[in-house]
Amino acid sequence: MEKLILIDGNSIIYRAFFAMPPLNNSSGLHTNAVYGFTNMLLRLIQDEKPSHIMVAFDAGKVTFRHEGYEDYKGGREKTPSELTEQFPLTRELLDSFGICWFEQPGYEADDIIGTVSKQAEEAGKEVLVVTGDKDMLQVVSDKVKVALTRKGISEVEPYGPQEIKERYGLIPEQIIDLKGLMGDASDNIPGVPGIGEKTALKLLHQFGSVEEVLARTDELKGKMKENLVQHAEDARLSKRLATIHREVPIDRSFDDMIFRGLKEEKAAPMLRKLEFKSLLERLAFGEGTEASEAADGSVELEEVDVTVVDDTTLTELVKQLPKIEVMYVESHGDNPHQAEVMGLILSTEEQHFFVSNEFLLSEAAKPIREWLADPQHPKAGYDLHRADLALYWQEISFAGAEHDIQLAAYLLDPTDNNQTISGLAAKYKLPSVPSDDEVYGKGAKFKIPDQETLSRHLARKGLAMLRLIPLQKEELKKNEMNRLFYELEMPLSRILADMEKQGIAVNREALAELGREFEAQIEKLETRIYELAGLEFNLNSPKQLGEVLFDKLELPVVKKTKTGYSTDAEVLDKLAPYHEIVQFILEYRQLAKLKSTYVEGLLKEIRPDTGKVHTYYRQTIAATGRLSSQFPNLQNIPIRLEEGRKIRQVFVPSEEGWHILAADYSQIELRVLAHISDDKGLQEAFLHDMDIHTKTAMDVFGVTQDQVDANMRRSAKAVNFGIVYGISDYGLSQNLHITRKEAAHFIEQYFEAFQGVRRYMDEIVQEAKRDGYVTTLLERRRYLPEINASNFNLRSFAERTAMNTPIQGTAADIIKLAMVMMDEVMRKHGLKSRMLLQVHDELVFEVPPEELETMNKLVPETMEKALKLSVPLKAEVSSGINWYEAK
DNA sequence: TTGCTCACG
DNA sequence: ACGTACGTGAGCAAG
Repeated sequence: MEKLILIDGNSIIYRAFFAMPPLNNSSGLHTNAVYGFTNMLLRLIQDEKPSHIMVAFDAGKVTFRHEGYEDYKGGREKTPSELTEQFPLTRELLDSFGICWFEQPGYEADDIIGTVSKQAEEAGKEVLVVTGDKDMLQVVSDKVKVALTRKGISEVEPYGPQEIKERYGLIPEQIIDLKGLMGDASDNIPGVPGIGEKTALKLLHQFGSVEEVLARTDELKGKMKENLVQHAEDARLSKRLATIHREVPIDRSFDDMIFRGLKEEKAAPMLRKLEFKSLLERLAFGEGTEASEAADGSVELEEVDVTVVDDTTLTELVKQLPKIEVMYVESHGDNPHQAEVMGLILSTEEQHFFVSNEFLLSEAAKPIREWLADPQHPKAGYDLHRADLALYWQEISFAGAEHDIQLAAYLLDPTDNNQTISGLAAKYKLPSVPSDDEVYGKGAKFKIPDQETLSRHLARKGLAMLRLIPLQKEELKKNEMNRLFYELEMPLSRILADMEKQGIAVNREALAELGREFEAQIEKLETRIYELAGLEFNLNSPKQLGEVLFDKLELPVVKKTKTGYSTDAEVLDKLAPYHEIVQFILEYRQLAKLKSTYVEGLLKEIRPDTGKVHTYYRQTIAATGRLSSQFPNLQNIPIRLEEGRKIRQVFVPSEEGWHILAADYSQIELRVLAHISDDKGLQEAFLHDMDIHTKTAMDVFGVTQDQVDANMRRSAKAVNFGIVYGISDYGLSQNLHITRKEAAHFIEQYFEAFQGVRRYMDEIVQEAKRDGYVTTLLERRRYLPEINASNFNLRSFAERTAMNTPIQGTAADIIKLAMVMMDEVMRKHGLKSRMLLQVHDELVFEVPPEELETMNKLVPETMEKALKLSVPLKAEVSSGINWYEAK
């Protein structure tokens, strides 16, 4: 069937402008909105494959709507000139793409789209309308879908009649009634005072239309009735204003809207003028790329040769083994401890060798396994950490990792969200590598392909890796990251794998018993809650819980989420005085979390063969340089509340009579801040090893140590947290439940007392604006492209990130250094103790009794000398028969 | 798959 | 136009 895409040009460009960071070409032309628009357009073309496209624009300032209502769209901010200049550019771009656009004085883009969609529907075409304006939902029908933009313009959410029904409980035509009642501040449409979306929907569900509501106000009561009677005319007017006019005179035919694909000779010069290099690349209009891509996005791939290793070709490989430059183990499954190895590729400049897992495990492949296990054979490849683990569980050793492409890519840009070989190949403009999803299918569709397809895919990866390595080496050097990469992250990668293979023992019976205790309490709470509510419902459903609390029990609504009432702990705390049910719900939540996540979740992760849990530390996820932990996450085991803290009792030594030893850094982030800000007061406090929150309270409130009460210390502690996070008065006010003004006052007092910190915060933001990135003490780098955004939120977020990342990231650098040093020192002393876990500022070991004394000294000493700062680092150690007791 | 909630540093 | 403290992962409900 023919498919027509109708785009509200004004709406999309407007949104793109605010969603995208500023961008201009070398002649100073602002291009961010055009860029966002073009990106979306190309994505739509690729995904929807339309036969027809038209883009509608608003023309002129005054429309027929102003005739009935002069204030229509009154009170709007003037459009910034940076945006205005991008409208003609967009039209020019559409011309160069051969895409039809249209505007009609006196009408808005809405009306044009309404008219064309109606005509198209009548002509039997399928229509997709793309806009950011919810009003448009009124034109939805079986044939016409409306895609609303979300999160700026990066995503769209398609609405058909069904989706509108689900979201609002209305038919599309009723959208105008909704608007009539609630109005629209952005268009200065008044609506009825006191009626928002919630009430409007309730009324429409009862009466069906604005007219019907107004005719039957006698069935209503109270303030709402008064408002409806008094503002009846406003409601009628608002409904008229919101109604899309579907009979606009339009001098374009469907034939004008036919889309025939991009023509390089027309589109490319325009894209070059705008300097949209990435789009030119994507469309393969430029030259120099070895793979050619057609305008519809399909890619023609280069051929690769690959030698499948079997009994006859093995000798050929064995001869080449010393010359292998890159390797890659393909495995399937998220958890590398349970991943299924699909095959191995070993590449030289001349040749790619594919080794199936079956062959790798066979007797004949012994030389390959020996090569993998030999640390004297240095290896480069992609995600060697995962390879190590996947091979380990099928009893193949791995050693000698020297350059991990994934890890290098992470250091070069930790926030790059496509650190796959395929993504990196595209980023560096190498011959393209199809994505794994394309080759294997994703989700339920995943399938291991035939050997030829698999080996060819892996050979392409091999080729890309060969090319990537020298490029990365050069960039690492340029960024002064050689030490960080070769002396910290690469060695750490092997240490993490060792810790993960070791795992930590879990007392299954004790855990199950805890689960039974939680369950008994949960059952009691459930009974009590259902009694108080007067009905049984799914307590785990925020939606149902919201209905019980706010509709049935009519508790005051404190906060809303996108989809309904918020019922989070903060809200429940506020509701506690109103109804005793609330306290029980809070307790239920706490215990339900413990049972499902920490008892049942953990039980599932215990490996039957080892009786341990083997977490997987991901070294390439966190933007700040921290590790993350999965399957299970052992970095968020409860500690703050006693009930949850008990979970730690089940983490035990794996050998009889051994001890669990835990050591954590004291105030590492504030110590790092004292160092990098060079704030004398803060440094002084740590040199004397003072209680930092008390010291902060003294300076902020201008009192002596004796005068600091618990409340002052608590506030000071919150301020210290805030400082580390990149403080905002709003954030602090939320945390301390004080007004924004009071929070701002606190912050000002803090900065008066710690002027070095103020200077640091100012300078780091300036640095980020100048360089586009911030760094840690070890030159770990994080780019902040939104630091110069005109959008306040985006910019503010980037500014707070600029303040926080060097602090959090340097702390991460330090504990990573400590881990590498600990590993080395334990080897040197020939200790049997084992490092098991890292929890951001804490290291956990299991220690035989005869080494306890040694480790009690060695661990904190090593941690404290990991990096020399202008203030001492302090680590506190403790041990016990399980993790709980090591406190 | 997305959104909510909540566990940790 | 839009909503916030920084950084994560997991379980559950519901689309």
